[in-house]
Amino acid sequence: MIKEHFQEGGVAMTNMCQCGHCTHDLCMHRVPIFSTLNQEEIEKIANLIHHREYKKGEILVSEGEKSESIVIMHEGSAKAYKYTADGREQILYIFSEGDFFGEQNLLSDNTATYFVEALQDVKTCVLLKSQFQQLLHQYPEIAIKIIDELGQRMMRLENALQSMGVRNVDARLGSLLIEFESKYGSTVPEGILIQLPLSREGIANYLGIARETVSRKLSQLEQEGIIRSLNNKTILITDQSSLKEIAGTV
Amino acid sequence: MIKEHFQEGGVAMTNMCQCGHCTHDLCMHRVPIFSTLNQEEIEKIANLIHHREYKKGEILVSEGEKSESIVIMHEGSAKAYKYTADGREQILYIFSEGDFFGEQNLLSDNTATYFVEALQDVKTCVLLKSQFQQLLHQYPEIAIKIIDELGQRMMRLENALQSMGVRNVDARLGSLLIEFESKYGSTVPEGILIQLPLSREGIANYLGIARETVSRKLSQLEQEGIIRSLNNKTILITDQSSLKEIAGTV
DNA sequence: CGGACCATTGATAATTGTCAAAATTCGTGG
DNA sequence: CCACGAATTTTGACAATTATCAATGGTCCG
Repeated sequence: MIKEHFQEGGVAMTNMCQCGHCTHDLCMHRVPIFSTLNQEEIEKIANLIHHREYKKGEILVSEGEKSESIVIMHEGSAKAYKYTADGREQILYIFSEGDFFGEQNLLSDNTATYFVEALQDVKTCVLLKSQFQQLLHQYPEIAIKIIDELGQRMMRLENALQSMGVRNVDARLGSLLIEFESKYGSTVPEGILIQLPLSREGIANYLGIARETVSRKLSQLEQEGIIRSLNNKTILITDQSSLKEIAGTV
Repeated sequence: MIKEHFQEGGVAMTNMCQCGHCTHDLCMHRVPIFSTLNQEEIEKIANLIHHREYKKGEILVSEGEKSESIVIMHEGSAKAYKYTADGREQILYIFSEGDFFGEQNLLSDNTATYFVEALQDVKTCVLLKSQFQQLLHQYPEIAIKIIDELGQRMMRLENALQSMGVRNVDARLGSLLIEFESKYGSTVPEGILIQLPLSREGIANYLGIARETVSRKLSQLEQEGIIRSLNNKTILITDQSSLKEIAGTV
């Protein structure tokens, strides 16, 4: 079930968000694209935003759906995916706190080009495209920030494409683990602990390989003493340098 | 050899470009991102632009190089690529007339993330990032255009990633041919004639497969009567619906 | 504790990569 | 315009890798 929390503008409300889900630190302050704004500007925008919550497994956006708003991830993570011609799910992105999506076709009010599904319970901040466009006219710095952010996301996509081009599957899996290290890893005495955002099948759908192959390759890495699988969603990297070598990151 | 054509601003020059390479139609008018500007604004910007020419095979940008300008393709086409961990060339984009690149890290003056090499003789229009940033502040519509343009490019990348995820190589090659149809194809009585921008090896490096496999698959398509290979760089699509079926585009 | 879901392992088939050789195409210069 | 050499492409044979199918084993949650 999806709850909505609109900001009831007006009345005796201060510009503080009263919805109980976002105090001033949340949302706006966590999103890089708003970082150049001052407090007053932030408060002005905060009034345009409303909030949504989703449970794990729920769909935030469906491909083909009319896309009228920009969605900013506030809590939890979600996967963006399309179906390939042969019916498999191809994961394109994993969105975490601070990421946003829906900015495609900012001008033409087109339809969504992929599905977005909650990997855990998720909270989002939503802003209508039309209002967002006005914002960009008002604050060109936001536009520049967005161009920058999009540039970075493109770099990630380009890297993903580069990895997909590697014929060696071991290297691709290695790269993924290294990517996850920085995003979902924490350093512990024994190595780096990764809380995987995806199941084995999810990893397979990210890399474009069969889930059995993921299992086999992870087992192999474990036998070689490079990782340790603590449970289905937790992996310990014990030999980072070997992993990097396998990934070809040198 | 690389020739440079700077616009010598000042003196008794009108705002018309005098370099002999761009009359007013060229460059500015062909680039979608400037389409919202009026003539006067366009002329103002035209003065900031300078031009470059490259011969087929020359490198426009090297990975790691400092990237201080936005490059707009004016004539010819170029491939953008990175090297994969296993040493292969992975093509990311094919830039044609009107496309631009170098917009990554508009804020942070970072280094280029891929190589760009001329596939034919190429002419470009170049604009310093710093000047470009000022432009964005002056004309927020340009920024919005760019966000839109980047959104579209991301869609292409996402589609490419989606294709790479297809395990079926036939479908991937089919998708590529269909993509080329719209960009490099012309309709003739016998079907659709495609002037390939890439060699077999180039196609292989785009799809992340071996060049021998490209040959084999194309031969197969020819035997099935779906395409006809007129020469190394020209293909005639004789049965488009079958091709779409193979590609899974239905 | 039980059941549903997820992950692993094994055996086999299909696909593609690799290496090597032959054929074709392309561009240049006579 | 033709001929030559270089570059590219095609084809063949074989090896390596991964997908697929099927069965077993584990894990998580109520």
